[in-house]
Amino acid sequence: MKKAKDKISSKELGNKIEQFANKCRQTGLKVTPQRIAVYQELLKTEEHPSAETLHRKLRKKFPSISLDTVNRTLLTLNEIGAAHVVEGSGDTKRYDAGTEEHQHFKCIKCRRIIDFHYKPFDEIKLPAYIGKKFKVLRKTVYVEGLCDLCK
Amino acid sequence: MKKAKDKISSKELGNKIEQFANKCRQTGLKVTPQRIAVYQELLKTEEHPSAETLHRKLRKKFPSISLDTVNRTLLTLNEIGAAHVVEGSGDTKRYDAGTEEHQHFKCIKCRRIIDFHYKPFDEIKLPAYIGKKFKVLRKTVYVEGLCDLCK
DNA sequence: TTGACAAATAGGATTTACTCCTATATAGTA
DNA sequence: TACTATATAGGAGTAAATCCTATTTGTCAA
Repeated sequence: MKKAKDKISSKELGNKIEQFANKCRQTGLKVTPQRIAVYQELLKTEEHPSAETLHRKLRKKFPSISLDTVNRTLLTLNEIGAAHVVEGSGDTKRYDAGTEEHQHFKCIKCRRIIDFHYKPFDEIKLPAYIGKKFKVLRKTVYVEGLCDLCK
Repeated sequence: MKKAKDKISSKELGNKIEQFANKCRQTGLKVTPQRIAVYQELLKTEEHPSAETLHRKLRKKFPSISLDTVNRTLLTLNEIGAAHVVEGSGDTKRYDAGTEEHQHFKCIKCRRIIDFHYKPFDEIKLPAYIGKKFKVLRKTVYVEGLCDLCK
């Protein structure tokens, strides 16, 4: 069986989770095993899973966890900035633990979302009137097409 | 009653529709009244409607048109490049008649999608390895936050 | 102009992706 | 150890999109 390669070392993982637990406490959110499990699973994967996908994985170690909890937790993570809903055109919500700055390429055929990082894209400057008129929370370069396997 | 301002003049509209009909014929797609109606309605609006919203509007002039047809047609338009699914994070599919080059700002509170145009963003250059590995069909700068009314 | 046929449509059924509801359980706190 | 607000499980409910199929309609060729 093919194993997805881990995104980060187990030491880093531990740190991240500790930071996350602190953030929860600061925000007045309870540190529940479910919350930790969801966050940890999201940190460990590179595949930008949907709530369903994450739920399926989580049930292996945490058989009683409900889909609703996974959904709720992901939305909470999104609110406190511990995760993001990945941008894309239409389709199911896909999530990403907001760790390092990066950009996304999405394959419109197999739906894979692939990270890439191109420094100049971290610093794109918006025209001034945008910042004046709106409160910008996120700006990113989004690329779509056919991946290496599908093209 | 407030009327949405028209995106384009009725002459331009006629041209666009003629071009669209030609594109259909070239592609082997039949030029049906439904198809024309969906395309026309999408051209006329600035609000990046969902299939539901478009369907509601279309029924006023075309009472028998079905939601399924609207959905199917929008996907067809997307395939032949006459429309796009607007990029965004999660949520219902929203459409845009692919006319002029522009970028999108999406309000995460009221869900409004607002066009803006900043020339440098039309010409962002991807790192070479992306183009080598993938077939890029679309690249765009996506901005998210709170709009003038919601912030 | 007409007839044949592939393609498209209407409208309901189904599926999918959530979100809501509520009784129970649990983390944080005193 | 007990209290309380928050979180959870699991099922019900909802919204969006797709599928199914009988019927209709563009298109093309005769």
